[in-house]
Amino acid sequence: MKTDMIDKYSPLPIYYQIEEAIKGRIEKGELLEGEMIPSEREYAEAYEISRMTVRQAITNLVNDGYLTRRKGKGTFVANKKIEQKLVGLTSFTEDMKARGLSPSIKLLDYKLSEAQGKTASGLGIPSGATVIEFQRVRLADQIPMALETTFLSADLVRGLNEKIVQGSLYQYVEEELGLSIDYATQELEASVARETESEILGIAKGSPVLLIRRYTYLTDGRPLELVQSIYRGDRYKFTIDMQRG
Amino acid sequence: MKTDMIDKYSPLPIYYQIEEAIKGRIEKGELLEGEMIPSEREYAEAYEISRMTVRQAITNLVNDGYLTRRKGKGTFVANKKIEQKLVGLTSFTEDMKARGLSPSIKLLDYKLSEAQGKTASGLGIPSGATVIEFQRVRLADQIPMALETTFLSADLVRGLNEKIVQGSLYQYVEEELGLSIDYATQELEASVARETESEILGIAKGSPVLLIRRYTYLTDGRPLELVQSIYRGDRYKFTIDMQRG
DNA sequence: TAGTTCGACTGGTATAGACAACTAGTTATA
DNA sequence: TATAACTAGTTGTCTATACCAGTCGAACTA
Repeated sequence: MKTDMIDKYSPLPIYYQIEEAIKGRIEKGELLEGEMIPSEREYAEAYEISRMTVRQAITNLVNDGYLTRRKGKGTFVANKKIEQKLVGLTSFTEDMKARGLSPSIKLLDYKLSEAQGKTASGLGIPSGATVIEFQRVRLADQIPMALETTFLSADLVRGLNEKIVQGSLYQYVEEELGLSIDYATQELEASVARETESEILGIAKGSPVLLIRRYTYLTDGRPLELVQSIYRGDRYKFTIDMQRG
Repeated sequence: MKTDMIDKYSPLPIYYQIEEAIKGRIEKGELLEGEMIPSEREYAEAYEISRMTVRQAITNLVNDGYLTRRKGKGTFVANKKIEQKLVGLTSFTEDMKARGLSPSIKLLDYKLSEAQGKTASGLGIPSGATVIEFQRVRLADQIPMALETTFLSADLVRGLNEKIVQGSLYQYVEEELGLSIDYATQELEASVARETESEILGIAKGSPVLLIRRYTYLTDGRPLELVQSIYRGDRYKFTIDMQRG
């Protein structure tokens, strides 16, 4: 009797039994990272159940981050996490280098827009004021790791343009504008990838992601920027070191 | 023409159109927190589509944290987040009080077990060594907020028992055992609620959660405890304040 | 009155099948 | 040879239906 046999008359749902069977094979190392698992139709036939039931099991495992689906190709075992330290104002670039990965960044979008709601209040400007907004993807070894959207008050960083953003923003702010960066606050929450994010990051819609909002402030207390980052939950964890206060 | 009308011949999937329609009604405030939304059968009839298609839309919104389902009762608009500060070694209790909520804690389980893998290496003890393991639920105003599992090396905290755990563990460690707590490291990652966790926390299986592992160390460098917490993603976000290094 | 049963509602599980959309390799064609 | 068409595989979307399992209140019963 095979241990991963399913029992149609068990009180446990069939889709759940299949979930556990697949999860077990992954944890036992029978299915390796990146490997393609049997197709939905194959499972349906093998266990003599409906393909929709198999889909339910696989959908759950995709949502749990165990598997990823690729239309027309198949379903694959997902990657494990790598770790990112979050101590002080560390940068993605430094973190990736310390890990032996080659970091890069790609500007997706740069535009002027009107501040609204959270963005306006976060930057301490009236709703409707002009903000500079740009979106970047951070990559490590060419693999997309995070999607970053930055908002800056256009009034505060006059003269900023697309080229500068692709260079060193903080250097420009401190040396050219004579502003002094003081501290930052980060908000961290667990979320799930939405449509656009999942496409850009190459993960499944609904995958767990870390949503981080960073507010950076100047020494005079004025907010400088608001950065919202979406980090892939399948690739990252953050660590925080704390001394007892 | 109603704006939330769905179009069967649109290139966008029907389930997606329904998702957006429901999400829109929530964001516009037409559906309030905790309110019950129309039943799956009602949607199916209203839009003249299959109930399974409606289910697919609602399942996605449940996974995205917009809705929660209760068998036999209905589907409800989920709650928004509240915020938790994570500065230094803050405690859940203090955080909740500062927020005007009444914190409490419930011991679910207390037992001796054998350290394995991550637990053993995290506590710096050999695999198979005895550890004290206990599980607690943290509540705010009687609502379960987090599930905490703690591991302590049995060798290090001799004399510890269930009663002490329900009192002040750190006080016992420092005053009775003469050990001095130094610092802690936290790992934070986005995940999804598994079966047991979702039941205890009263959230849907697959909901986003924050998984936090805290390693506490003594001044002599020995690891004292390993605490794994699962925080509800629908109720929490964490904030980290950082001074520039 | 107190307790039980029943019915009508809710979401949960499962079926069998259909067609669309996408991928990749093979085969036929200009 | 290069291109186009075909084919067999994959996941994606959707249908129409069936029955199970909780919930809750109304109607019935002791």
